[in-house]
Amino acid sequence: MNKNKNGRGATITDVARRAGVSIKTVSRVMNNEPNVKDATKEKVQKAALALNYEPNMSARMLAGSKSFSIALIYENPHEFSYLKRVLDGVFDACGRAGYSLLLKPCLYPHENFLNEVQAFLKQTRIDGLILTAPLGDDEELTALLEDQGIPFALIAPKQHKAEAIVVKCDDELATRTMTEHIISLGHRRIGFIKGHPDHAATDLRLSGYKVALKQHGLKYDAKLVRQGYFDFESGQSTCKRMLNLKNPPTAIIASNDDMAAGANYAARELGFEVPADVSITGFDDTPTASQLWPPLTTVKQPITQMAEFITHQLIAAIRNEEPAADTGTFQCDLVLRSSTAPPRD
Amino acid sequence: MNKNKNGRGATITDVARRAGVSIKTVSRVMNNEPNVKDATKEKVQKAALALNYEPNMSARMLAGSKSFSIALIYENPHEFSYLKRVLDGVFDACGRAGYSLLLKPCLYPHENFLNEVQAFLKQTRIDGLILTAPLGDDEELTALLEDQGIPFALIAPKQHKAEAIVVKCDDELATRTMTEHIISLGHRRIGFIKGHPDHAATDLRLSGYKVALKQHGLKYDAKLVRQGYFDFESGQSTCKRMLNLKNPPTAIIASNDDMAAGANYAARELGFEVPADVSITGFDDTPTASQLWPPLTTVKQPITQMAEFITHQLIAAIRNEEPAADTGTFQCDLVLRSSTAPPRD
DNA sequence: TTGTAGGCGTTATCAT
DNA sequence: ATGATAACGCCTACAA
Repeated sequence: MNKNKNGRGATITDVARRAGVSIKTVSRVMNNEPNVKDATKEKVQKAALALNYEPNMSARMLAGSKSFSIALIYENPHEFSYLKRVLDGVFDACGRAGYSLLLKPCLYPHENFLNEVQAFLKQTRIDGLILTAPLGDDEELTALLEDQGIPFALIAPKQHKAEAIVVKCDDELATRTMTEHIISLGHRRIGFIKGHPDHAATDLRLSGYKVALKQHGLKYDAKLVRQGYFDFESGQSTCKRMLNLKNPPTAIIASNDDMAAGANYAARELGFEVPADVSITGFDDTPTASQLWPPLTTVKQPITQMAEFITHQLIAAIRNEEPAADTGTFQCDLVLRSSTAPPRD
Repeated sequence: MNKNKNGRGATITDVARRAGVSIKTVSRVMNNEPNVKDATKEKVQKAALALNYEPNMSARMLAGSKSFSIALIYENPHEFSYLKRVLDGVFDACGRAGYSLLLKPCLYPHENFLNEVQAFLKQTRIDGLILTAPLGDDEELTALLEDQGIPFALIAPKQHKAEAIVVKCDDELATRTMTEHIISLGHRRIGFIKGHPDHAATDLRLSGYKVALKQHGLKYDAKLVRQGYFDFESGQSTCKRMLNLKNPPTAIIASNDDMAAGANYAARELGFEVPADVSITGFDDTPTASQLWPPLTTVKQPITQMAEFITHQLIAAIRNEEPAADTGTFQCDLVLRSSTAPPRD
């Protein structure tokens, strides 16, 4: 093995000695700085490779006050499948860029939220931050970050400054398309379960539903639109109330899969058959959506891709590279399965 | 604000100056070292608080070569609900001890696995590692860690050295209890879907099933025992094959909830009613288990507690504290829901 | 019980 | 284009 004096890995000094240059030159090469002769660069790289040299993060951080790590802050959810797909994308982008990822689950809203984040920032001294919905809309938080000069990126915020790093998908279009699909099957009384009021997606999806109704000459009926919270239980209870109406809907569009699963469960409890008596649709295409009986018609967001994209953007910003001119808006796809069918009559 | 020369947080020097002592004394106080007069200690603490001082991790790490962070390595699964509960426990314990957590998802098995881990260790220089099943049984990996002197902890390994830090639950007892419950309902032909062969739980759960059969005078029938892989699809396919037998089982015990969900789906596809025609049980009590129709009878492991426990043990080991004498074996509970009932005949 | 000196492995500054 | 040297903030060893 290539052990040396300190018993651990090789240091910049070892590489410098081996390459016959000064440590500063090694540093330059490692950081891709300009003004190094190609020949010198090669010598250094060869030496580094031979010694299996890997820069010491702590030293780097101490001297340069960069940490080469970012964090993802999220509201710790009951259902993790959305976040899992976010993580897949973020890890991927981080790995490629040589960044580490720290996770920071939070209770939100919570009186101590801001303090916790502040302590976290101080402890870890990360270079940047990704805020998942609805944290990206917390103005105290974003103000704090701006104040401290910490770059951050937002996943699906309600609103944001023009220069913010943001990714979202076209929730309105996706829900409009879904609603149109349901209408095209022949449904006329279509229920809608809204998402959590704090999330940007909630209004957008509702709007897509409304637009589709309007375009097809169907009138909006407030009794068929209920407030949910993106969880199973709210899907279950709101669906129950709608199906107990004198004139129940023949289809219910839920703003995500968890609520759709709850709606499906409620329908069963009330003796409704899905989709024969009532069609049900979700949003997200979680694993559960395809494993439920009947499997759910839903909308698939390219969540992993979106997460990868925004992570890439954030790291570029941290490095002061100019951001790719790409737009941060992604399109969704309808996934047609067996929870939808024409109405019985 | 309390900014000082470097524009960032206060340093140990600032605190020392303010408290009228040397930096070493501050260091002692911050690290809870002995031999500090109580009065001095108080002075220092007061100064630190006033300055909102937080030790700089990088400097600490560089000088002391501890990182105050641990990592959790896991095989990136399709279904994340088990891991989510692990994370909840690990984060909790880390937070309390002032440790950060890094996550390292892996492809496993994979030719490049060991190299990736090695690179990760070098990059992050974490103080310890938690290995989820089945990574804890990779002898190359554990050898590597021992060689580098990195403490590690194992969640549900097949086997381990006596001094290893380990947590597991009584899989055999839980499955035996579940099987006995099924027998007590009157079932005599009971199918079993095994888990992934690499996981320790797989053999233990099978063994629990066998023991229960034997104790109740039922003979083991190899046609009723199928190999699964802890995922939905394998539950679905194995269940299909069993229900297509001339003499199908009236109950099927799956080694986890994902496979039980697959079995439930397969039963429906073949026109079997659950639980009227066939009872189905799972293991883990994932969110899906209670949201499926019918909701699944299953086994609840105290996963979060277990994770918290082992994290605590690991951190104690890192600090060279003597480990709590607690045993690392936890008990599980049966959760009775509607996917089980007496057989029709 | 407390303090001083030296070093951890980088990056930054300023020469050359 | 390259190098010497001083930070960075803390800990360890040793002294007092």
